[in-house]
Amino acid sequence: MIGSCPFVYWDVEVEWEREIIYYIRFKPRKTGASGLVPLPVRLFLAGKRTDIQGCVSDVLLNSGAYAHIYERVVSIPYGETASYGLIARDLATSPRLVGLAMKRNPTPLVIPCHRVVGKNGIGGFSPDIRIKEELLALEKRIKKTGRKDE
DNA sequence: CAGTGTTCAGGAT
DNA sequence: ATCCTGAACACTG
Repeated sequence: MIGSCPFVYWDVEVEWEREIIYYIRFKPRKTGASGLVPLPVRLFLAGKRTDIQGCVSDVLLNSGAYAHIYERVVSIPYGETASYGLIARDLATSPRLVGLAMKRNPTPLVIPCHRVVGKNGIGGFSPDIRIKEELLALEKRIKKTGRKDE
């Protein structure tokens, strides 16, 4: 199945099968059509603290050179962050490879690459750094109050 | 080989 | 304090 729903200035396009999400990408808003994505994604983007990690595809976690990196990133709790360098040290790899793995991440949100930041600075995010800023701000807000506003 | 969503040390302003 | 470099990192196309 494939569908999309809006988030701030973008459309979030999701590709999934049963409970598992295989692909997510952000595109400039065009349609504005909503609702055609799995419920956890809708809730998450609406600012609800939900277990979106349950939708992760296990082939990403079990195969390929980035598997252990993705596995580590999935374990970062809601509202918290870890640096490229910290993750690299944990896994005995290099910070640049962590960055590369994040750039190639097929399922942002599910594998929360927005929670991986630079040691001093936010780091990168494609296609638009503002997406990362919005997501981090959102999680920070919810983490504190448990609600979307205030 | 060049390139990557980094990080660190060293040195100059 | 900030602003350059340059190099090492592990892996990919």
